[in-house]
Amino acid sequence: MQKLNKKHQDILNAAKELFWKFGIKRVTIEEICKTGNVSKVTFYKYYSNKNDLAKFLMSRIVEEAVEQYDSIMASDIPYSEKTKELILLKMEGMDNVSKEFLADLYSTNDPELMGYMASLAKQSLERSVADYTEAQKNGDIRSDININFILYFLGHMQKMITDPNLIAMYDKPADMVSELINFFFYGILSREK
Amino acid sequence: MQKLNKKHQDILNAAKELFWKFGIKRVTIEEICKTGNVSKVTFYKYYSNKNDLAKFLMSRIVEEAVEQYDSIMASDIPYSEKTKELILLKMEGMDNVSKEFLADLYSTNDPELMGYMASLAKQSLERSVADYTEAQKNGDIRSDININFILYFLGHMQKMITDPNLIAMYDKPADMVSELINFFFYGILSREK
DNA sequence: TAAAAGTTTACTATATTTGTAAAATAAATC
DNA sequence: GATTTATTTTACAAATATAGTAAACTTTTA
Repeated sequence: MQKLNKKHQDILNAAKELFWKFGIKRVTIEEICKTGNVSKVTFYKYYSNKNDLAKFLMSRIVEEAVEQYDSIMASDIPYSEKTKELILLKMEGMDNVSKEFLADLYSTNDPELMGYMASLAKQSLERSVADYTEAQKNGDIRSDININFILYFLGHMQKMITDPNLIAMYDKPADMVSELINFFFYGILSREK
Repeated sequence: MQKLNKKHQDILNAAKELFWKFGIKRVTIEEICKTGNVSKVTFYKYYSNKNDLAKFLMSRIVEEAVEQYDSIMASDIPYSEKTKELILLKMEGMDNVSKEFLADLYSTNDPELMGYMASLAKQSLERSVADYTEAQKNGDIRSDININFILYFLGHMQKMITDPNLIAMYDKPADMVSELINFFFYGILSREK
């Protein structure tokens, strides 16, 4: 994926952070600029308005996620490792596009974009369900748990992992990640009881 | 706690829903009115502006949570049941005041309110930490889990439990709640392996 | 150091939001 | 069923916020 100009990337990062939380319409261009430490004039060098930016951001997210997914699947690591990597991918990728963001994006009524999004979402969901159903069949995952719940929960882990409040509880971010993964696999109960 | 006029309560519910998600400044009075099916004129019958409403909402939330907490603690049920009840309380109560809401509320710089909030938050946190540390000492909870992580995670369960997307995955909401609680205690792994 | 990229300030034009008034409906009460 | 009382609708003026552009200034980079 093409690397962007630094300031351009700053805008994109700021927009993502804000759009994810609040959707598009509740965020102003000036707010994006302030958050990204970019002047308004620079903003207008790259985009002619907010929706422009939103659409470009969306296409980037999707591109990125697909690239990563393919790279994990193509790699030659054992299945269990692949699962772990995919979990981490889900934590960072496009499963986490916020509801508000999508709602606002859809309300722009760009039919091309909407079709594109719908097909991608469907594809990715089906693939994940298949993966976890397989793991359940193999006895790796409790048989009494709803696969859709797992997918849903993974969506939430992203929010946690990027939350400064949670990060602050640990010496190293890695400790936090391993706590989350352990929790995901084992819950909170002691095993020897 | 005093029961409010129906329309008044509608305003409050709508405001809570929106403030929780977006904070105060990103929500308009008209939006609150639409969400609550209340006319703007009625709104101004009860509040003179948005901050007024926000402050009143906050005081209500706190009052409510304290009442419930006290009632659970005073009840004569076994400890394990109490824990479960407290978990459910946490899912609904003031631990879930959104970050955005608090940030906006604090930015109104009402010193009286701020002091009140700070002391309550501290009190409630200390109490919870004590409860879970106790459970850990008794061997009910894995000794290698960070208590603060548990508190943090409980905060997130509320968002899930009120999310229509998650609710839609189950026949009855109760199924969803029990799935969440099971997950909280056991994680996703099969126990017999 | 000259060109390119970015910022600051300032401003106009829109768009949004607030808050109120008056007339029209609906609900509750007597 | 007439009459308060509560609520909504419509409409609007005033205030506030946001968008977008221009020009002068500063920083970065080649």
